[in-house]
Amino acid sequence: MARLAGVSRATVSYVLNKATAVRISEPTRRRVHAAAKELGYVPHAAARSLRAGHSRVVLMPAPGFPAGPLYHRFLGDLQLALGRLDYTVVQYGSMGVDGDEAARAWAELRPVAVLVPGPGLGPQGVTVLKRSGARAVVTLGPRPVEGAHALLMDFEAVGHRAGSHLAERGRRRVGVVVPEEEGLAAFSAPRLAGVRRALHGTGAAVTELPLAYDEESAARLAARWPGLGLDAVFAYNDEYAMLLMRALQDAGVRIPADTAVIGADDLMLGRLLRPRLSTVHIDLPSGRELAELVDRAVRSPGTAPGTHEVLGARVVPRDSS
Amino acid sequence: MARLAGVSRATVSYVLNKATAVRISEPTRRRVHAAAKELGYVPHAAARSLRAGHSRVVLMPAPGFPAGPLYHRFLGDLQLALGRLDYTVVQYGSMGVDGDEAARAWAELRPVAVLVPGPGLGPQGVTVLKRSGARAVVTLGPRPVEGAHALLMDFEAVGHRAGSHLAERGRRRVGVVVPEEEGLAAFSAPRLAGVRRALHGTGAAVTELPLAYDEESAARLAARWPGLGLDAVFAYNDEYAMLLMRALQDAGVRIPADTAVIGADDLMLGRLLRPRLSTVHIDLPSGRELAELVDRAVRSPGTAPGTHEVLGARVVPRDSS
DNA sequence: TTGAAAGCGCTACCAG
DNA sequence: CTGGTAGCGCTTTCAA
Repeated sequence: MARLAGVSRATVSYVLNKATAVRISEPTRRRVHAAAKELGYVPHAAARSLRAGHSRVVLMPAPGFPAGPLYHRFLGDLQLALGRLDYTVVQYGSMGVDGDEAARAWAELRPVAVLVPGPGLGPQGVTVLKRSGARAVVTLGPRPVEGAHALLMDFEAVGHRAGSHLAERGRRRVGVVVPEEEGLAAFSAPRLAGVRRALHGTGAAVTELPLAYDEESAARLAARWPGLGLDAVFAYNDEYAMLLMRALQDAGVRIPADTAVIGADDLMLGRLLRPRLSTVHIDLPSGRELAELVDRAVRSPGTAPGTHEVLGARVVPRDSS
Repeated sequence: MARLAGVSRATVSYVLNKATAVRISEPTRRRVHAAAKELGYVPHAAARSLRAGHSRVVLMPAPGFPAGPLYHRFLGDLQLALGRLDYTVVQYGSMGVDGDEAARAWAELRPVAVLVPGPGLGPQGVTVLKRSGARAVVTLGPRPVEGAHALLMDFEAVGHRAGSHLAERGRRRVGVVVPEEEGLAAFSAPRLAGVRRALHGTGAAVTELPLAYDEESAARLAARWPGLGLDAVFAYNDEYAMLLMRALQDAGVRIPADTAVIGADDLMLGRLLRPRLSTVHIDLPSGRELAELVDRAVRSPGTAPGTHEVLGARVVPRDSS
């Protein structure tokens, strides 16, 4: 490349990186740019970061659980915000392998920061990543992990809000939907626990309701409904809530008269049902905030990792409860 | 690393890559493995692919348009399948930049293959990628691109199926929802065209209906409904269909008596509405198939890029039409 | 069976 | 102002 522009490789590097320390003559500059354009020259990221000793890659393993629209919007924001700070966000598909084992694969890319959604990463994995040069490891999940910054998504609070709401409405026999789908346990368990805590000491009873995300499973559950004797149900999220609510209505259960239903996530679609679905609205941290946290952590890696409570949860009462 | 195991770097390389060409004594082997574990040694992917001259990275730019659950399932499959073939799938967040410009950024990573969802990549971009060493460039979109393998997602056919279905049902004044959201035009335009083609010569009229994905916009459209005089509507996809159908029902329009509604994508949620939503089911290619296509293309890069028709579309009539 | 050394593409220092 | 050059971590050929 340099040869064809008639200059040395160093000069090329200077020109393309707009190095300020050295001044390159305008004609040379032009020749370099022209040659680059003509050859379709593109710098080699691997070589660059090898030389530099660090990269600007922020690695985000793709979540191993079925993620909803909420998560995808958040992800988009985050990518945009990190992009503005000149990081390159890379989503790495490492499905099927568990965290600490996967961490090794992630470390091969020598990312400057790693954002791990969900549980699954242990202290071991954090160590591997840090040793490989990651200047920030951030977990987004229900529990903090030794050595990593934690964005604590307190799903227990989501359940707690839902439980309190139902109790306030005078409901005493509360069902809690627990998805049967793989990988959702880490999210459903705290929600269930939250409901239990909210109802503890009120004399209300909590019943666990396993449910797969298909009509048949919902119909089966609805058929058992009279025997269950429940006057309320917290349905994990809006999608399960919509599924269950429909099945209940088809089985002749009146909502909210016989049974109150509340979901979570505040999806637009829940507003379209009749009755309109009550829900727990969840405020994820904004992509911008997370991006800034990452940036701070990268710039001053000495700082002790902090734990931030980042989930706002509030009930949006509508007509189904 | 090598020093601490008491052997040379070459030996380390042999052991960790299980090189078959040379035989390493068992004790040495063990020493290397032990040292690697103790130091938490992880090979440096950049250095490796720099030396090798190529990588096993399959790059997939994150789509610049709001992607639905359909796409995310497909993506998961694909990652799994490519992972099995020992490729590393990397999703690159390059939102906001247009294809040919972004291609340059993608090329910096020297991926062995690039899968580009949606339109936006032109022949220029393909050239850049190929010159940078990509052995396969595959587009997943409405039109083929010069020089790239194309998986042709024929959304025109989706519209055509919907249009034919409505015509068969005797509908003559058909509305077609066109989302106002950014980036969806490339998908909605062919669907609209498909409806037009299906209805051409039947004497039926087609009306374009811009709609944003929120309740207010839907309510405004529903309020104009009587004046529009439509007896059917194809609502771009199930989500817009659900939104519009609810607004129409609230405005007193009977479905399907006054107006038939059909969506697309066959989301489970559509089945939960009353009346149950008719839809056009779309068969995406399986992740496994795409993975194999990529693998073939990588292994024999001489082959002329092919164009494959990969979208099965069929009407699933339910109660809303 | 192991070690020494070259070189992948790039940047940063230092000499011209 | 520009060019030569060392060296990032790794693999691979050649020699010992």
